Amino acid sequence: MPFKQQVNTINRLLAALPGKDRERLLAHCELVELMFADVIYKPGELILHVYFPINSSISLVTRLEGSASLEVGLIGNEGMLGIPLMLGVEVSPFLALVQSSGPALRMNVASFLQELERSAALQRELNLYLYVLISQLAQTAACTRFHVVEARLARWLLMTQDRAHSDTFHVTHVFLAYMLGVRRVGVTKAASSLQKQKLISYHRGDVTILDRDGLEAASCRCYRAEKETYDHILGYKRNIHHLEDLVHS
Amino acid sequence: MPFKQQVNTINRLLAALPGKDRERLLAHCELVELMFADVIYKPGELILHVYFPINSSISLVTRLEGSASLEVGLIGNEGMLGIPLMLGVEVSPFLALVQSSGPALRMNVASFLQELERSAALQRELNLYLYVLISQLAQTAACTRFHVVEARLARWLLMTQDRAHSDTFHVTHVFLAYMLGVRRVGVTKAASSLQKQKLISYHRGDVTILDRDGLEAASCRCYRAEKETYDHILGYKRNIHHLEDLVHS
DNA sequence: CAGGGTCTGTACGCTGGCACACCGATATAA
DNA sequence: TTATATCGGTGTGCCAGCGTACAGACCCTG
Repeated sequence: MPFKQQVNTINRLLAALPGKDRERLLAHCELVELMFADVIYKPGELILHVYFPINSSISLVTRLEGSASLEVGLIGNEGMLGIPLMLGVEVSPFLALVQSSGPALRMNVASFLQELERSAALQRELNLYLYVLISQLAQTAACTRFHVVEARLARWLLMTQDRAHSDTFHVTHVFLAYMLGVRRVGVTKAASSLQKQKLISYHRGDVTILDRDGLEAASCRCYRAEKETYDHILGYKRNIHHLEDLVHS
Repeated sequence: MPFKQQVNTINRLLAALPGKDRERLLAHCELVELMFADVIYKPGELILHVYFPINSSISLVTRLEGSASLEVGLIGNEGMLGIPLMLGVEVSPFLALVQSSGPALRMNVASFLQELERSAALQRELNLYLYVLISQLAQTAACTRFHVVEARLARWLLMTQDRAHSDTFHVTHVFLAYMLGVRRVGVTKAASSLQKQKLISYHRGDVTILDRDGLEAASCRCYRAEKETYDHILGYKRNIHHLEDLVHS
């Protein structure tokens, strides 16, 4: 059976840092509460803070002309919002909005850049995370192209559950339509199908995951694929050491 | 009227480096000729070399179960193939294959990592390029979702022309179908429509761009958007200096 | 110059998602 | 309690792209 509610989860990216680096970083952070649907970055606008989600998650959304929009990435406690800064760019290419309310650590740009310069460990962690994020972008692109709404919805629910660390969360069909880049009606159809199969239940925006395994079966392979990339890259740290050996040989 | 054939174009990423850094890099490079449809990286496999395309271009392709595949990125002389290495990962998340035959500079992994460590300028350039690449991934994801095949094809042709630096190049409908993630028949329809409009002409894989402006009008806004991102980020170097000021203030 | 491979064009039925529209149920606040 | 807004369900007609199949045009090689 799935987890019910794990409180006090820490941000895993920070957790992977050596004690000293982490403490220095935390000293610059403030704890904030992210609220559902808050817009954190707008595309093309200046980034003022980076965020390390704890029990919250943030969507990266691309908007096109008209009302078309599509979620291209999802950031939870495995990562950080504000990647452009580490690439020397101070504007966000995406719309970033809160998808699951909850706590996050926040840090201003100057402090972040300062600490990034000092901490090789943070650089390494962020680099690996960026690799994972890029993989996620590509996977999402292909998934969006080839898989039907029901499977994509199932995947989305699983990914969100992983990041919200809870069996229940709040999200309406309209919001889902926005994320998946389909009509609200399309979400309604897919969602009621999943509900009929007793994989989820929902009522006016309160979604409960009833059967995680069943949901995984209903989802496309993309969910598994992404999880495996994550575990492979961020789980073991072999890559870097190997590469460092290469440099000095 | 568009360019006909600019030979001897250099890789722009390398061109942007200070003389000394560039020379050191070039000393480690060998000139190779990339052939159409050559597979350079397979997903999950070890990266052995990085590539700086000159008059050639390389597609980044995501494959899903079955025969589904989709181009998610395109690298020409504005960039480099082998980004994962700078993130501390030695395997490619994508299939990388040659899309326009032509010359490229190639460098082995160890040399690249060594030079990357030594050259702050290279780091900066690659960081900015990575930002552009990420934007491209996201734009492509949304474009693929919302735009019709004909517009996407037009965009693809424009992007390829930019990178091949020539009005004509070789590409069959089958190959295009693979890149755009649609059936071959879909490409045939879209292509013959573009041909009827006298925007392109083709015969057994030899495509000629007849009317660039018309093609831009037939394409989706994504082409322009991407170009603007590129110019904005890689054209002016304001971003970094600004950020560096911030760090030391 | 015959034969086999490659490239392109066309046809047909199918379906997932679209646009638009409307309605009932539920929550919240006056 | 009633007004109002939000949320979810249904229905109809439409279309882009799908799967599949076949055929003509072109090219190279034996």
